[in-house]
Amino acid sequence: MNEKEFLKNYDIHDFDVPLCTVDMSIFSLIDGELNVLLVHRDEHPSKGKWALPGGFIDLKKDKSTEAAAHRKLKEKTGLASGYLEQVETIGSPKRDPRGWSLTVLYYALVDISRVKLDDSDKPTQWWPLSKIKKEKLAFDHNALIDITMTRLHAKATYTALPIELMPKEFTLTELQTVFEMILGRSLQAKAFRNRVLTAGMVEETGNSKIAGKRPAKLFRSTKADRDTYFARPLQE
Amino acid sequence: MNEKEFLKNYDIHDFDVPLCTVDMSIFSLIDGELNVLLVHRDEHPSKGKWALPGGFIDLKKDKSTEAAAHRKLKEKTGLASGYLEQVETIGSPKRDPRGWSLTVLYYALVDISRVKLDDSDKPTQWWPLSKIKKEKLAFDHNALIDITMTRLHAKATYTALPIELMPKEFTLTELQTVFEMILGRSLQAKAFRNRVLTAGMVEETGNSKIAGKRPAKLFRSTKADRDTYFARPLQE
DNA sequence: CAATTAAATGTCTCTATGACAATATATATT
DNA sequence: AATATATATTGTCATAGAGACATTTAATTG
Repeated sequence: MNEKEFLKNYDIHDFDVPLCTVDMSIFSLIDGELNVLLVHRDEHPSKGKWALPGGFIDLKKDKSTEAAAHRKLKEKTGLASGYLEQVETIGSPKRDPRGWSLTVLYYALVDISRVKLDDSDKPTQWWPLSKIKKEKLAFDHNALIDITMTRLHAKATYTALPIELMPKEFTLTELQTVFEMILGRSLQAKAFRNRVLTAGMVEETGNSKIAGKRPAKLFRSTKADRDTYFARPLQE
Repeated sequence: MNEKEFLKNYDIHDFDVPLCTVDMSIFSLIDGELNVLLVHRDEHPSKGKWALPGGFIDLKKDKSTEAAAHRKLKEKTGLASGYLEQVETIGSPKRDPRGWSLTVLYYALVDISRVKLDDSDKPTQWWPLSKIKKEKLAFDHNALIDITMTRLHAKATYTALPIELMPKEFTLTELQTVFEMILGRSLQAKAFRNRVLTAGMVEETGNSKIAGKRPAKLFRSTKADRDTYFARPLQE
């Protein structure tokens, strides 16, 4: 039997295969807090619970796993671009009542001012992390968010990735606050500014922002941040 | 319809699902060179080509994706433990002629002296990386190995992970050589030794090895290496 | 016993981070 | 208008780990 004949006889439906999905933690910054986009499930299983956006790979549309993730990001937020990264694939027989299931977990960081929520399909809502912690989400999605947070935390110690959450113009104090939020501890202003500036990850826009007292200079991302690493990670 | 009824009617065979596999790059150190374990394919597709060990998830046996990887490692090398890490999940409609397929890629680092190859199933062989580069492997497995090498390279700049490749006792010069091989460049002996020693990743065994000239002290892993990070990554 | 060679260490420079003090620039208050 | 106040921003110093390179140590070989 040659390969052509083999393929003709091959039918995946003859085998026991796992359920296979793509799920995504989409992070944004709203009122100084990290938010994650959740979708309300109006069908079984986990009906009535909130879940991460995601679902099955579309074998016709999706050209890759990442493309599937980009499609879902686009569907929910309207964003065709944006930072997207694969975190991990989690699979087990218990995480979905339908049977052995596996999900490829991604996360995205978006600038909330560019998002246009599409609520037409299913109710979609931004949830602050603090509120999520008290909520029992669908499937193992609480755990998935925890895994993503661990990754984001790690990344914030050696890259400037959190810049992706910022609007076009932002002050360094604002950026520092976001890092502090993700890291769960306070940072030294001088060290933080040196770090970000000498690495060339941000540049002044020339504008400034008067938030009350002394005006703060506004910066923009240089877009070097996605793949530029700090010379050294944060200590501790 | 309640969830119980829903699940009763649910049949995954009703849907178009991707092929789902686990593949693994198993690295070892043989005659001072990095080797990867390959399996000869005696069935379609990619019949006659060499491939990474891997295959379908066993929905009955495997309790998780990682358990599936551990099972395959055990089957091929006899090793029940050992360093194992998920790299990435790669999926696309083109990588397998049978259709949309997705593989969860793992890699393992093993001490060759502990391995007992099981050749009974399919012909299994260690291939030096240099030889693999000239060979057209099954599916996209050349690319999978490249992806793994990139990860291993990165890890070697900020962790002592390559220690997992070493035998029980080894000299620091030998260890340095392994790092140099993975990184593709030479390192400063003094800096390398300071790094590894101050981080507490290795400890003297008290023995020494006479390889010709001045005897070299032998060290063992303190097993802190798996999750201990160097204070700073290597420069450049 | 000198030459040789690999192992191991000494010493110096450099640089990014951390700690903390000091200064700058706006508004609010008197 | 001068002062208080709060946030933004910078100055200065200590520390530690990495890189560079020279030097010493301990074995074998002739």
